[in-house]
Amino acid sequence: MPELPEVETIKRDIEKHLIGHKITDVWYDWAKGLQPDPETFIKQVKGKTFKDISRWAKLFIFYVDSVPLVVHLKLTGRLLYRNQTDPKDQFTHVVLKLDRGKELRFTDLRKFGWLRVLKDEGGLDELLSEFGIEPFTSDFTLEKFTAIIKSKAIKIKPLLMDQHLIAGVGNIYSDEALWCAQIHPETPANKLSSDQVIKLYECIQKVLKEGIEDRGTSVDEYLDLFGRPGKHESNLQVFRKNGQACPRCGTTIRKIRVGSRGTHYCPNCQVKSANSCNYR
DNA sequence: CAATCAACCTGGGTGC
DNA sequence: TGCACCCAGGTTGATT
Repeated sequence: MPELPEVETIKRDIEKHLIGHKITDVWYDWAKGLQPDPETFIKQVKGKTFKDISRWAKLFIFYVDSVPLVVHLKLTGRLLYRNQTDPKDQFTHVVLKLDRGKELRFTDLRKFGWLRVLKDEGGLDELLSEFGIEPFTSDFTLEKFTAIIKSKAIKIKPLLMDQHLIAGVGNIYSDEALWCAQIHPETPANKLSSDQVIKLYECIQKVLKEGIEDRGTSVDEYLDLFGRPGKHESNLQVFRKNGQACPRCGTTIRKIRVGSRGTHYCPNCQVKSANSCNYR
């Protein structure tokens, strides 16, 4: 499942390899994936050139000439940079044929992802205004983070995953950040101590940074632009480690459901009130 | 405002 | 072997 580190990894590969390519043709077999509709999409991108790429939360923002093109991979989407002669990839639903014999394939087992052309800059501003503070920007200050946490009575894990509040954190990295900060995932956000908020603020950036350094986490479907898995799975501390020993204290990691999401935590290190487990 | 749940999808796993 | 069922989780939207 691509979250911020996975999207960032692909974005950096795109910067190096895809920019400058011209889109010569578009193939698709799944109309709902091309927005607002396939006809508009093709008309807007065909014959144009990839000029720029950025990332916001889990979104890719391309510019094909001056047209903003936004891509969301959701749970099982991939962007693959291939030679036109390469063997077919399973679950390919959109192909942007490029010059110099290359193509960009969008594959998606579950067809949740999408590619969308926007009318103009205004459309992009409107889309991005929906998102909360973005880690690794100057917007992500301890003050703003604290204000968000203190204003909500919801459980801390769903808060971290709410894109309208914090942008880019999903199921994997929220579990990892809460383990790092030794906070129980069901703690009401506004009940966290100031020390816990600071710790969590640091841990979010730490786990995302480590994820990027490892080129992402390949549990399930994630692969990079060249179809290679990330290396961060071996550095996960709790995610999908239920039944195994907590790397910090040895207690068996437990899996529960929080807000209908599978959630992994250490019942000894991560307690709802002040905890007794010494860090490292 | 917070919590829950269905919907969007389909492969993989389990149990009978 | 076949079949019914459940699970995975990003996001939206409806309902309690």
